[in-house]
Amino acid sequence: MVRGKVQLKLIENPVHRQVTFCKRRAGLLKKARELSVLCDADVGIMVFSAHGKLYELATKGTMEGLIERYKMTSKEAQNYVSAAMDPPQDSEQEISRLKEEINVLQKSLRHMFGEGCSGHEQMNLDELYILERHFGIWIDHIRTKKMQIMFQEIESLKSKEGMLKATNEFLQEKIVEEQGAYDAASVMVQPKGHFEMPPTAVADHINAYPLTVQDQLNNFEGPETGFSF
Amino acid sequence: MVRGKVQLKLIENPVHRQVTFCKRRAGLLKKARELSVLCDADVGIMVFSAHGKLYELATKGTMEGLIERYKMTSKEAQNYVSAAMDPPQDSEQEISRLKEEINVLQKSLRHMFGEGCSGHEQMNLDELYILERHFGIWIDHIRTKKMQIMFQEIESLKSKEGMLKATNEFLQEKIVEEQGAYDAASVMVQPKGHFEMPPTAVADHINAYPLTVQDQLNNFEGPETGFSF
DNA sequence: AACTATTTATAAGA
DNA sequence: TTCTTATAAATAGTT
Repeated sequence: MVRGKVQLKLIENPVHRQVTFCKRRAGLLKKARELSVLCDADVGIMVFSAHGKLYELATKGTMEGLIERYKMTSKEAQNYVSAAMDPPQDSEQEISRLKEEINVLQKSLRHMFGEGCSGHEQMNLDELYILERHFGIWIDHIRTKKMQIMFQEIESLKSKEGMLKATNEFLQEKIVEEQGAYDAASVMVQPKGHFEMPPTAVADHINAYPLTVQDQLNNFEGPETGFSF
Repeated sequence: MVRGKVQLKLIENPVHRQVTFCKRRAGLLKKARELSVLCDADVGIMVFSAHGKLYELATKGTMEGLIERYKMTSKEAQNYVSAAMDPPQDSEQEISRLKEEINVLQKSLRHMFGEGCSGHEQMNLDELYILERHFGIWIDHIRTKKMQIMFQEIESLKSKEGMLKATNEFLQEKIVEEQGAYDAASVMVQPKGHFEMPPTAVADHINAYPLTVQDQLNNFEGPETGFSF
């Protein structure tokens, strides 16, 4: 019997987990069928068990049909590959090249799903070149993302610096006023600017050269960061 | 309040139907997320409302990734790309389709890698560094594998060369003998070495500097890969 | 959107 | 696995 609210985390006991998987999977598919009938909706469900076994449901037509419809409906996914390959050379050659590329990617995807990090025993030299090039592309993506994050960080710091400067000026003026009052009552006036912050090289650099992400990609690499990009 | 068992048929009242659609759709997706967490399963759901609007859920990676996995799992690792597309239709269309396929595969692979570090969309800087290092390791693996293949090729060529040289020497001696017999029967002796192979620069290089895989890793990578690391 | 009477799903035990 | 059953969760109709 149910003894309390179900904890939303992985069920540790493998037997319990397997039983629950069967029951809840059946429940999920039942709910999907009900939704489909009651509300005239079309539902496709794919469930991959932890060990990779596939369970599926398509309330209308086939799963392939729903997948096609999905791709039609959610037409995002623009070709960044095509951007890198502008010159449309020989079509036949291009097609066979792309097919080879797909083969390699499918193969490596299969390997990774199956075996993790050491599944390239059967690949030949050409395939390895293609794979290496793709990894390079991914690394570029990662680096771009890192630069975006750092750029945001820099913007944030600049903003904070501005606020701190403003606060500082305000305090400085206040102190000067007080000193003025004191000095008027006694002898001397302190020189203005005594409490002004020394300009930071970094801040000035940022203000002088507002950088794009790409600029930073090119310029910010250096030993002072401890990282290379 | 629920007044009796729900009839498993289309809800006639459009307002009721719409409300029920929203509620049950939310319930379905919740159940799917729970199944995913509790039982370590990966679930993808597509729901098309009666008017064609799409609602989706992918508990791991992207829907595209799950679709790819679905295709691989259900189609027994067959290459549906080359098999299903024998009639070469419109080239432009074909190329664009293949590029889209590559995009999807790349996306899947990227997500797979991401899961190694953290399964979420927004990765932080530390995770990105780890991911980048991961890719670097992979590229090293790939290069090592390439080097191994090339090294084997070289070894094979060296072996063949040795055999050819031996054969050559044998033939040469035989000819010299025959010539000697002929010359003895007639007038002159041909100078020795006439049939000796000219030494190949490549072979001598190989013999003079037997390369380790690591040596080759350092020496054989070049601009032909299009990437620097 | 919030409420609540019921139905439905399901966790644990048998 | 399947059945049972106590209990949690979902939800249909209402406000």
